[in-house]
Amino acid sequence: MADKITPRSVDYSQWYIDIILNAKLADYSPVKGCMVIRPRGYAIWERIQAELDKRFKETGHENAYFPMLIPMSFLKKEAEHVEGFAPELAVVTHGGGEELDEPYCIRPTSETIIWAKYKDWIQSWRDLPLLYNQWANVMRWEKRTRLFLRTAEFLWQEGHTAHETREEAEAETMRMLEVYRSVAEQHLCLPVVAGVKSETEKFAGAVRTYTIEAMMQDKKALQAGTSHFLGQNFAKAFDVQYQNREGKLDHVWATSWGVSTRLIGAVIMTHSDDKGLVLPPSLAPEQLVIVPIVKKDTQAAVLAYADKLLAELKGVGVRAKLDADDSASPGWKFAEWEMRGVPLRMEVGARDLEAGKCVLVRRDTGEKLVVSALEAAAKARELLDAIQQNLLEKARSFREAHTVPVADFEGMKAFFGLAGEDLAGAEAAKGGFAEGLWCGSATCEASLKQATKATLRCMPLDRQDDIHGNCCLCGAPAKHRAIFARNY
RNA sequence: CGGGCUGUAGCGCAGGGGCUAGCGCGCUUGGUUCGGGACCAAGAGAUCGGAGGGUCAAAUCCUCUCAGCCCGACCA
Repeated sequence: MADKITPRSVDYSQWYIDIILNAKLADYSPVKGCMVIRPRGYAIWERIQAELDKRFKETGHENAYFPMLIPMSFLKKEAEHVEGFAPELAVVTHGGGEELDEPYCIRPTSETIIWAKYKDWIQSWRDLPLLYNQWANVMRWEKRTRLFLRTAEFLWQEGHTAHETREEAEAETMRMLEVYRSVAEQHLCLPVVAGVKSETEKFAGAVRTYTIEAMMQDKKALQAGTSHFLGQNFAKAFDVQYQNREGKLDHVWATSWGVSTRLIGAVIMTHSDDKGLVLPPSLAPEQLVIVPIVKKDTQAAVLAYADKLLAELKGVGVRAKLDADDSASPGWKFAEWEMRGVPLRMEVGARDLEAGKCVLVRRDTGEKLVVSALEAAAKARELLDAIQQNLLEKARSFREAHTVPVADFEGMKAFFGLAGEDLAGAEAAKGGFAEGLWCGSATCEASLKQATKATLRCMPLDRQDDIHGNCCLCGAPAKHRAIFARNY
């Protein structure tokens, strides 16, 4: 067995990289911090895109496209926004061999260039709501990058909507958060906690940021998507007013929301194992691969049998592939397709042919079962559904097992370990989601971060009914219930 | 952007002043195999990360630089 994948217990970061490179999802590029997404990785993105795009359309949104270059002056119009993004901007200073009068930045996000146009397009309440989304690349000059999780350039979608009222914009913010939550869970098998960000962690320029937070296998949190209520901040910065139903001028209310190729990183980290990638059937480029076990004298018959099964699988809508390459041994193929994350394997050999059967093997559990050829296609479909469900449940119970209430600062230090402390070895035992009451003070967040590197990930929406007690960090009366974790 | 480690064939490594740079895996061709990473034979493949400097002689010594990983500060 060629040990191409570093086991998680040895080096979690290296394991993650090994999976991506060996499963051929992505590769490094000649440009620092940028990545090449290879066909197997891009296919996953296309499936995520397709599902999200469908849901955006179902909720009344339209796709549009805005330019990648944004005049620097636009960024500066919203004070908090520019302050938040300035450190990570890439700036274009020359074009056509000449220095530009005004430099352009490569979009880190498109609020400013979009709102500059919304000013032209919105005059009356009849123009609202404006529900646009764009699929695009953005660039944020990151100091430290990681494939899929944090790259200088990444692919995402960004929704930008304008509304008549605060209530409508807030409802839109929540609606899209819910779209993200359900796509994450149903499609990506990522159980997520939906919640509100603290002032410290919110998007630069937003009034309020909502998030879906997932837990990776190393128990660190990953922000998997965000939905922002922008209030009238951008409308004011770009002077976007409309005449309301009473005939008076008013600034419009806004939202923005996005998910990125980071989701692919989340899927990899949540489900995969030491044998390689594990993918939800909904995302897998191939849902099932048939490995024929051929011997010289039976080769033709076995391949014909495999072909017939392949046709039946395709007939019931399974994305199936026959690996008839005769230069690799079956054992090699088993390992190879497991590394690539194919959810189901079908083995067919002379024995099966004779018995009218075949062998199905699950990627998630390793479970092997012999089924008759007649019911193979139906059984495969059933198993794919079961795998989809199992991945979500497994991830959810992992998260629940590592979500614990913590009552005070000492408890936090014990739970997370101390910043700077070498956690190798202890890594397995420490960390997770610490749930505690919080007074609302940024000072508390800062001191926790300094002591343990853990931050306030969010205040879960469904856990705010019982907040009687004291802040788990400073002991003052609590105002919220929050989740704290180390994060990516 | 600071601290550490690493760059030698596609991948993993050895060689640490000496003449022709090795090994394993992978790759190509032919043959035998095939129910958990098969075997035999013959091949191809490297300006030793890059630039400069010293030396009769550099993969090996010196300076600079680039890239990757890890650890910190900053972030979807």
